[in-house]
Amino acid sequence: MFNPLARKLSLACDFEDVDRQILDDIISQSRKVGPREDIIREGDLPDDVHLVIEGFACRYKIMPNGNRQIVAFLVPGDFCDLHVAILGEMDHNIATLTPCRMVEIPRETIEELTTSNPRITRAFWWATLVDEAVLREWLAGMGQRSADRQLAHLICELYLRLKSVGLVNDHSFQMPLTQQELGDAMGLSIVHTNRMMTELRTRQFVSIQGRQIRILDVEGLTEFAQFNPNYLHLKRHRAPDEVQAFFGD
Amino acid sequence: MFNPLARKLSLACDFEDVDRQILDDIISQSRKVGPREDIIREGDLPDDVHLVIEGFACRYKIMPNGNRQIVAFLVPGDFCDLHVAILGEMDHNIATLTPCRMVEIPRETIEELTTSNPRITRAFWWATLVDEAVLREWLAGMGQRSADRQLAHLICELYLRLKSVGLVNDHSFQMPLTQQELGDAMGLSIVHTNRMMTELRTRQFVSIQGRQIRILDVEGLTEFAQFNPNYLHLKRHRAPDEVQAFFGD
DNA sequence: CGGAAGCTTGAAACGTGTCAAGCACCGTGG
DNA sequence: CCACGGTGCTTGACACGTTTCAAGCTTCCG
Repeated sequence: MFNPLARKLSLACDFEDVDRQILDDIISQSRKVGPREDIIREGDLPDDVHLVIEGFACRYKIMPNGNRQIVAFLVPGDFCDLHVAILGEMDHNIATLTPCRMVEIPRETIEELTTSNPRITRAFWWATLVDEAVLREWLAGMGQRSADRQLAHLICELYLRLKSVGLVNDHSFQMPLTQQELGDAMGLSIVHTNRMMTELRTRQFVSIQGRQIRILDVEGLTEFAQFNPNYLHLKRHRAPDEVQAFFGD
Repeated sequence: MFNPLARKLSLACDFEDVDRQILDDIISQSRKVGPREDIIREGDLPDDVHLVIEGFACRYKIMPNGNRQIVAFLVPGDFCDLHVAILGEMDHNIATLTPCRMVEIPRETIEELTTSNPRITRAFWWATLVDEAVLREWLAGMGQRSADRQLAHLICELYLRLKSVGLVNDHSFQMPLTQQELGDAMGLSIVHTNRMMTELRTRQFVSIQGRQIRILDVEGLTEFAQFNPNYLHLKRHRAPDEVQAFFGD
């Protein structure tokens, strides 16, 4: 069984067989959700915790002028709202972008787990803290990187995150995001996003066929994007010269 | 004793006397740190957890071109690195901006606490999740708000966060940040930051004497900034029409 | 009193947004 | 089978917000 959750969390923790069984049980019952459907809205107090198994979703905020800012992409293995119970209300929305398969985990299941299994508890918190680290990196990028580098950086990030759950083959992966959605994530207009995408293709960093993107020049793209994967915390205690090792297939 | 930590966390949890005693013990031993000193650097694995008791600090990243992006302001009651143990290395830096008083809590103390006291554990995680919510709001603002609104929004946020630890008097508080530092937080040049600040004063939203800022028109500033305090999670289950109640002194 | 740090202002350059139009692709229905 | 409409992509021209460069000013403190 394809279990992106277990695969992702294995990066943070050394699980035992019991743990893997628990993680397999969690994802055993999933439901299909169509594209562009809201899963959770601002102000909600969801009863279940949602987990993406297949497809792309996002966190977003709607501004008073109607603009949308995407503040996170959610890919297979990512939780949507693991710890909202602690905060109370949702302060943002979550929606699918593509058709998705999602798991709904009753809050009680999570609570039982976190009182009984310290390894899984730690892994869940690790995932939450990585989400926060990604936000910091996006913030830094939005403040300091030019539009072309920002787009390159986003592609590098998706590449590694999808690779860590086994969804990359030969430097190529599904990136089913419209340019509108990419722009909403970077705070750029769709027109400018298009020009930046064209630039990355012209420079031969990437090629695109349909919704599939292939990274033609990993080293070039990484350098251009000023991409340092340390913030993804995919391995513990990384040395700078190990960076390249990540990108091998 | 002035305990900004206990004051802030009280917003999230109903503490008992034992808990308050623990929180008082934690901050009993603090040390002075000068302005503009690095506390923790990217790549570090800190042994202690740091907590701000007095003064302003920040999280920041340095970009390859030498630019700095501030990704969070840390004010009294804020933890610097509560959960880095779970992630491994620091992926950003932390530095004081003004002279500060800080507490260094041995990691073991935190670990003991989180295995023995569920209320304080919950409160600590609440603080971490609020940090994440603030990041999302900053990201949305940087992507979608004009420079003047962004600055107004930041002032509203600092106003409420400082108010929640008792550091606001009569709509007036210490904001000892240079325009360079404000600009680094918003991704704006110092020149433009200056112009936006001038604009807010011209519009009679705020007045500034030295490092003290006074909000002259709370309602006007809030509306101009498109500020909705829900993301700070200062109270549980807020209704939209309670927003204004926050701003009364 | 002098120097450093921070604040303020002007003018020009540049990156990104906006508006507008046309193209390519794809699934649907006649 | 083709016409059609919708959605997403592409390109051009111009407007606008923000940056950069440069200079002068104010405040504070040794």
